[in-house]
Amino acid sequence: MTAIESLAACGVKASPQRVAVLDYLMEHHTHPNVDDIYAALHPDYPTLSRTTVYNTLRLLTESGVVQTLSIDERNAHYDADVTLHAHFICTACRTIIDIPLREAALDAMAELPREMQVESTQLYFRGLCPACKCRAEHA
Amino acid sequence: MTAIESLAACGVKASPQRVAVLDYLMEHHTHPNVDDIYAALHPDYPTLSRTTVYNTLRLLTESGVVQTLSIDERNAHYDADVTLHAHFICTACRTIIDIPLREAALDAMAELPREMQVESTQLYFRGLCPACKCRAEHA
DNA sequence: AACAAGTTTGTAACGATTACAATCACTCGC
DNA sequence: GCGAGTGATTGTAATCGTTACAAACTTGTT
Ligand SMILES: [Mn+2]
Ligand SMILES: [Mn+2]
Ligand SMILES: [Zn+2]
Ligand SMILES: [Zn+2]
Repeated sequence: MTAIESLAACGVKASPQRVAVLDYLMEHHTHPNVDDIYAALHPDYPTLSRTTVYNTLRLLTESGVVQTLSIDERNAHYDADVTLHAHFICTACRTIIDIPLREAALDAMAELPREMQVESTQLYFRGLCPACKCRAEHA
Repeated sequence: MTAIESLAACGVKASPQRVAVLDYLMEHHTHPNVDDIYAALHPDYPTLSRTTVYNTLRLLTESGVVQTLSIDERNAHYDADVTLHAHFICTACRTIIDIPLREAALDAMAELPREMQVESTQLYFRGLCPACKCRAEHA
């Protein structure tokens, strides 16, 4: 599924900027923040504005093509993978890592009252990544 | 367990302000934000500063007496219940509700690489609470 | 009383995000 | 092709939660 197809599939009008942002997210699984995306695209789109990156990411999130992660209290991070998976953030180097989930377990785990309508689920882990853990142990 | 005891138990020196903040959190399970806490305590502690509320909550979080929730992208919310449970936020009225978890299921659910050291886990749900869901259906 | 260490306070700075108004790009009827 | 209309983009200014900082205050000690 290409970026243009994804946009069409959920009724978002394509524009060079929107395609560029979504393309970037689909090709980089690094959970970038707005500045990462802006810095990466700016060389190729010299007139691109940070505001457009913000607006586009909001639009894509509302359309369900992208998810916004609130795992990092400093700023939002974005992910074009909207299938169920968890995230781990390293409190030392701030890297965000995907954690696969055993799908069935989620229902077994949470006792959600039937009358509430869940629209999204996010599972976050915080701690030290292997590299930073190792570095900490040698200090 | 009283607020003063909790502070002592994890080596945080007590002060009237710290006790007041922790007391408030232990008595109100509403997941308040900084302004909620400040507004609630200010009548009784007229010299209390917002900065002190911020500082205290950071200290309490670092000491493990309190957890900081990043479920609401607008601002941090705080919870004196640090036992494992999930949170649901209503995207309409912003209420945060506790969701009990079946403890054992967490390990079964996430495939965490053994080399990473998890320090905290947060499971967030977003959607419409019963009241707002009902209101939405009648509109 | 003088001092040291730690805490609180008020204000200023910071930084991420949003609001807004002007400009731009594209489509459609002429 | 041409101009109006619609929506997208841009740059700047404003907002707002949070943090930095330095001065004033507390508390305990000599
Ligand atoms: Mn991911
Ligand atoms: Mn809670
Ligand atoms: Zn790391
Ligand atoms: Zn609600």
